[in-house]
Amino acid sequence: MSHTLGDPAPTPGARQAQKLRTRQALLDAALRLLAEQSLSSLGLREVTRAVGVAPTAFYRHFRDIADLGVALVEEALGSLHTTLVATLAATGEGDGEERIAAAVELIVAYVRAYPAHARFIAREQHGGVRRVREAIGAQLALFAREVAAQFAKEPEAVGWSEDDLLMLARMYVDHMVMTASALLETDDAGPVTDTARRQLRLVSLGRRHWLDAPPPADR
Amino acid sequence: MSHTLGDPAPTPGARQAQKLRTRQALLDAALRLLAEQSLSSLGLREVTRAVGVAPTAFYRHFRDIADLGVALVEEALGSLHTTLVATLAATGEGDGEERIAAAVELIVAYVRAYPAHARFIAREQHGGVRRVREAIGAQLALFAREVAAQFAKEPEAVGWSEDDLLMLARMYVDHMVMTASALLETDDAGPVTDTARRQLRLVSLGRRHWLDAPPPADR
DNA sequence: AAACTCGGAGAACAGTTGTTAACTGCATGG
DNA sequence: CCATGCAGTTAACAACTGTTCTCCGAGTTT
Repeated sequence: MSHTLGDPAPTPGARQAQKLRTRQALLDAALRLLAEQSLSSLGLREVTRAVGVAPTAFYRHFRDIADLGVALVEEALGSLHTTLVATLAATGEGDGEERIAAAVELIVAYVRAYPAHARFIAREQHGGVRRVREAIGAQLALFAREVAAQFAKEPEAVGWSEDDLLMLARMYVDHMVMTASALLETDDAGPVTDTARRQLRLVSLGRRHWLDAPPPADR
Repeated sequence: MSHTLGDPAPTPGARQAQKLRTRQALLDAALRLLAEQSLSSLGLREVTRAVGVAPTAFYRHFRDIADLGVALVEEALGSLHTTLVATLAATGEGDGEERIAAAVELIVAYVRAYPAHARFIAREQHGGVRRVREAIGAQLALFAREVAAQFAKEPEAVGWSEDDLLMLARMYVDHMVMTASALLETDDAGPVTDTARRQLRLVSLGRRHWLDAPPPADR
């Protein structure tokens, strides 16, 4: 306790560390409170009370509740982002059943590991706080672009327009969020994952036959 | 006016008519206020103030805000339900491009006609008020069952299990809600409807080739 | 060792909230 | 035609909200 060596943050010190700790405590408390309400009804005092700090301390970390919400979006989708990219690369080139299983397992594992984060994203994606909605929308759009970029590298993508690839990717991303929400509402994950897999199979099947018939006259 | 027989509302009542008028005013005001917040942050006094009625008058119509929310679900999805059934029957047996166009047009028209209702459903589907979430979930499940029942009547459905038909129907219903939400966030409906059509085309394509290959080992 | 930063506390503010109780007046049913 | 029912009002309640201003004390810098 008394030695001065081996601080993870060299110069900045113990001061900033404590600030980050309370900031994280605020985020955690907010996330916990959001299990049973929406962000737009979450009170600043409610959060600080749960942490055990004075209401005014909130302003040292966030301008308002919407600001805290945006931070939560980054926390929730940041971790998912890395694992998503990893899974994408790991199952790369793989097209069929194994990739579907991996995709569904990714989202099942995420919901099981971070249910509060998953609930927050599903809830606030269409929620009442504009800035948070936009932050989530931007992140999911980024996800879709990355999935589309991965698809573009695969042999199945020859003949596909960039726009169609993005459309396909958005389908996967949106389905991911839907599945997460469905998982949160049930206590038996079995049927939900089963349905999710079959739906992905359906889309994958449509993907394989996308170029069979010409586009419908216009375009 | 004077006979005592079988009226669903026995008393014709100018009295009850006025009650329904204020009840509707409460629903309308709530829906308007929900454009920029979630139901869980909507205040009882806020609603009554917007209508121009005393706060306590609220209790004559609803037990609490959640109760009003459930009523809004019925109002929003009741009207959609009838037009959905009508469209389903009208485009019955039709499978391809024309049905896709009709489905997308249905949801575009609905969002344009009742944007506040559409926003409410999209927002509260995963929102912070349990009872409302459940009401929406039940309604959408009903929609899915009806779509599945229609599919079952069509020649393309031979060889499909009931479960797979429901899975397909849920895909369409969920996509409907997603499209509605996307339409609400943009001011140029063009690209959104275009993407929605292509996504439906993809699913429809997958549907046509569903029975090409056998299910993946299990089942 | 003194000067300075700055995360947090404390108190006070004007408003707001949901809910209760008792009341009023009018349409209704006997 | 009178008595009842009941939609809506008024008043009051304790509790809560976001935000401001002032202050403290410990970490940091010089």
